[in-house]
Amino acid sequence: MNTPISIIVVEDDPIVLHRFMTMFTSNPRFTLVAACSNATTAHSVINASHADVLLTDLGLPDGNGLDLIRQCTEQHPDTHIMVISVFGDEKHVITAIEAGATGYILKDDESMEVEQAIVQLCAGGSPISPAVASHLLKRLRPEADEIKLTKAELEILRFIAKGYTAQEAADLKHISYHTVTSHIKSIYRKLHISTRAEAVHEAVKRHLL
Amino acid sequence: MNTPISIIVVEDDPIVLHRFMTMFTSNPRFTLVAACSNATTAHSVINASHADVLLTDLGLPDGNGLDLIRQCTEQHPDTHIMVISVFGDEKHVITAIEAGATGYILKDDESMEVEQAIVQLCAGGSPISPAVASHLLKRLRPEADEIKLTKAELEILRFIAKGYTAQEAADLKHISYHTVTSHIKSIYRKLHISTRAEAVHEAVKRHLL
DNA sequence: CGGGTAATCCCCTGTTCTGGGGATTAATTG
DNA sequence: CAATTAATCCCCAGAACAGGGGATTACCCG
Repeated sequence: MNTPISIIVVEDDPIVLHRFMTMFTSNPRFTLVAACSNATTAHSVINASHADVLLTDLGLPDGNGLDLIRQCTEQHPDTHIMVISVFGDEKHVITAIEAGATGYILKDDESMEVEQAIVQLCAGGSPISPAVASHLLKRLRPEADEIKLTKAELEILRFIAKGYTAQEAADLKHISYHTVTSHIKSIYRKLHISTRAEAVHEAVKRHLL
Repeated sequence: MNTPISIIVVEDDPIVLHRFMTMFTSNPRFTLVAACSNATTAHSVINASHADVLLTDLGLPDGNGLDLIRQCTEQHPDTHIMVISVFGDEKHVITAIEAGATGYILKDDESMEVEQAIVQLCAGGSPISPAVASHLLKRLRPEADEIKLTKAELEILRFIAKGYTAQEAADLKHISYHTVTSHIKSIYRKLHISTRAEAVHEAVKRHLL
């Protein structure tokens, strides 16, 4: 509450940039470390200085906002990164998050207040526009591709994933070696595959493990 | 905009429930289909009727809110499910999302407006409290585990995960069969494992794939 | 009650892995 | 520059796997 939150802003649109500058210079809770309007400048600013928050656009004229995020994540792991963009599509969103952003607000999202979002960001939260968050949820709960393995098959699959041989799994489950291989063959049939590694891969993808 | 959003509310706290009832009966944009104060009633309501939105608590006196979500997801796949809970921990959050919730607001989150969130929910968005969203991000971008596989090893690993044999991978990469098996042996050494299935399993766990 | 399916068991044959051993040639890095 | 590591190549033997066949028992659902 006492020490102000220091911020670096990167935004190519002069009008929006000006809005941010006003926002962060007129409010005593914030300190504006730098305001950049292109990627090149931003790269050197991030290189030379440190801030609590990097607030950045994704579409820069002379480079990619993602690279800024990657650079910042690497050089200043403790800086919170907030994306403010017009892009709400899955590709942009996922890439930005994977690059290290922990906040993502759409420019046309009326429901989010930037100042408040930044405070939440510094408190460890992740302010995300609803339209953006839906992409993340999709990733977490990808459609159950409704191929069902039986209980026995799943158990065998778990043994396989742990590296047990068919014989070892058989011993552990006190069933015949032939039963185990038989289950494995069923798994192959159901998942349209033909190796153990592939089985584990598919099972993970389909959230069966 | 014209047709009101129909809602089923499940909430055991009478005061909060009353607040919701007022909220949805006094606003013409919403229609309150039902308001339940326990899981049992809610189960039969969901069974018998349909709504655009299920707004539910997680901590019910006579059952689990998660089961409500699961039931609703199954019986009414087109109903949007919003969780309003005091629980913001990872376990509750992830389970609820995986069960089918597409919105998750913390009860003490001042920054979210329930009415607005529900509208966004119906528009395909996912209103999520920042503190909750941070758990989701963690899932998507968990820390890179320190064991490093080389580029060549990773490539081979990807082939293995897809079910290719060493010979096939060798042909595709135009290198010797021996090189491929050699890389595989390195992978085994680094990950302390001994089968392909295990390699895929570990690689997924460590987010190398 | 009959059909479907899960779970269990068995055989056979050719292919592929696993896990030892070694070697050479770049790069990288202290 | 010396040491290390990556990336490439090679050999071998025994173990495990893939994929084909068939079989029995038991349970659930309509």
